[in-house]
Amino acid sequence: MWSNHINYYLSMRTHELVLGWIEKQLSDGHLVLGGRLPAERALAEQLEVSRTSVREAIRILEAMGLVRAGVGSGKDAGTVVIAEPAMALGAALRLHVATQHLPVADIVETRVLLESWAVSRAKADAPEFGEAARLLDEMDASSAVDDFLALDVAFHLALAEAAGNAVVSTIMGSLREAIEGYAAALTANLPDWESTARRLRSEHRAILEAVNDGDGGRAATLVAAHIEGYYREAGLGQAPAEARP
Amino acid sequence: MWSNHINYYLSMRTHELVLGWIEKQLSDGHLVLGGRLPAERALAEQLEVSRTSVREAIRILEAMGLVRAGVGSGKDAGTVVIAEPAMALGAALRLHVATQHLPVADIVETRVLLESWAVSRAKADAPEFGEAARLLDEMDASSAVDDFLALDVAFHLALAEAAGNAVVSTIMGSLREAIEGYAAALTANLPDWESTARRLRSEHRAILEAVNDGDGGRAATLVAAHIEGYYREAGLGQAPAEARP
DNA sequence: GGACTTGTGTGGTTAGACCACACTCTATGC
DNA sequence: GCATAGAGTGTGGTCTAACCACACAAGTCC
Repeated sequence: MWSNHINYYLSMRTHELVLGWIEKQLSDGHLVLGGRLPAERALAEQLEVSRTSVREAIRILEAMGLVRAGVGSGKDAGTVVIAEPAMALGAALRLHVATQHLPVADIVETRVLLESWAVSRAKADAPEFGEAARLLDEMDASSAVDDFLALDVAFHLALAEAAGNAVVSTIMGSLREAIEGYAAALTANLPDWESTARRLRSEHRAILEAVNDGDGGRAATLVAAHIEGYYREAGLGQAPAEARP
Repeated sequence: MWSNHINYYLSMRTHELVLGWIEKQLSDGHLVLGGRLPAERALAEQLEVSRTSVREAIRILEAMGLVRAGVGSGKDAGTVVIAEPAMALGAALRLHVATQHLPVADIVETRVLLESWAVSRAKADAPEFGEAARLLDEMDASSAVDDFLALDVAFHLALAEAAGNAVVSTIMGSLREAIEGYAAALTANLPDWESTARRLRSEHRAILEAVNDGDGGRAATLVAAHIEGYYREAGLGQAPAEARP
């Protein structure tokens, strides 16, 4: 059509141009959470680029957890703006772990740091702790391993969210997701799941108790020991120091 | 060609299939850092998909900081595996900040947490501190604002890396990048840059001194005050609590 | 021997076509 | 009158085939 009038001298690839346009729409508030992007064909025509380039830009936004593409028409159709950074960051971290650039031990350590900070900083009357208590009751009633683990994820996420810092809870969620595959595979190898589950339950209760006492420091210590103990038992986070660059 | 024999029932999009193949190559060690992916056309033929789908997968990997695509032939040509999660995560965070889903204040708070943890945990004889000291000497000699800020970035990155946790330093880098645009714009508005620079210099020296004394706790306190003070002066991180969801 | 031309392989971009899907409208039959 | 089957419409998903810009390598001319 116009074959590189614009982006040739800027040495900017076409899909980056599209990306820039969309980012501007977001910054300016013309695109808001839950809103829909123009249809791919319409956007391509409007920006005078090919649909391919528009699609590449959308793939990138999708990978970042900023939009979700849905086929068909009506409710879930079209490309809509969402806000799910945790899943996106988690996938990215997972891939970097696969390249052995990010040691699993460092991820576990970071998780301990963030989660213990969250409980030590949160106020005891934060609503998330009520939710956390409810989840513990549910865990007492569930015997299946999968159910237990799903509730465990929700419990720890609730703790992370109690501090009221969206960035910390987002990163927590993505760290967890990045190593979930490793942890789940090893859970099956635990010597005695029942006794482990019993220990985890009591440790969870102790953490919440410390929080309710207003003793953030104790809560942080308990959380750190809880997480480190679990991964140690599962055989994770033992990467030798010489494996690092 | 074969129009959805495979991924129809798996409800998996074609580019995700490509993504999965590449991730497996990474996990299995068939693709290593610095290695090159097969050419797009070759990969498309090998996986029996269109080049379009291969390209969408590569765009995603590029957005995650896992590969870099280069045209031409020879040295920098082809799609090579890299490991630059910081830039990629930074871009993602920046976009989420644009949607106002991640408050700038939370990013600053997280940065304070990670960086103060890093200096408190690092050993005083970590080589990164030597590099940090060298950077400070360079800062003393530089008067231009841009040079000063670039060295400042390098200094703080060196502090973050001193703890030896790749995940923490990566996240630190991306947090910094996500708000760099905001901070840079406000720097020009500082009442008196010269006096600010003088203060920053002395605070930097004090931090390194605490580290050298082996007093990680004091270093952490100083780092926290240093960062918070800077952003407060620049007018960032003041988001009111009611702005949060 | 040096400067030029050609060849080759890479990613970058485009146009146009078709598919699967989910909804909406409209005729059809009772 | 109303319920249902069918056509219509708009969405993203995929594919093909072609061309461009680039960077290097090898041959070619002077």
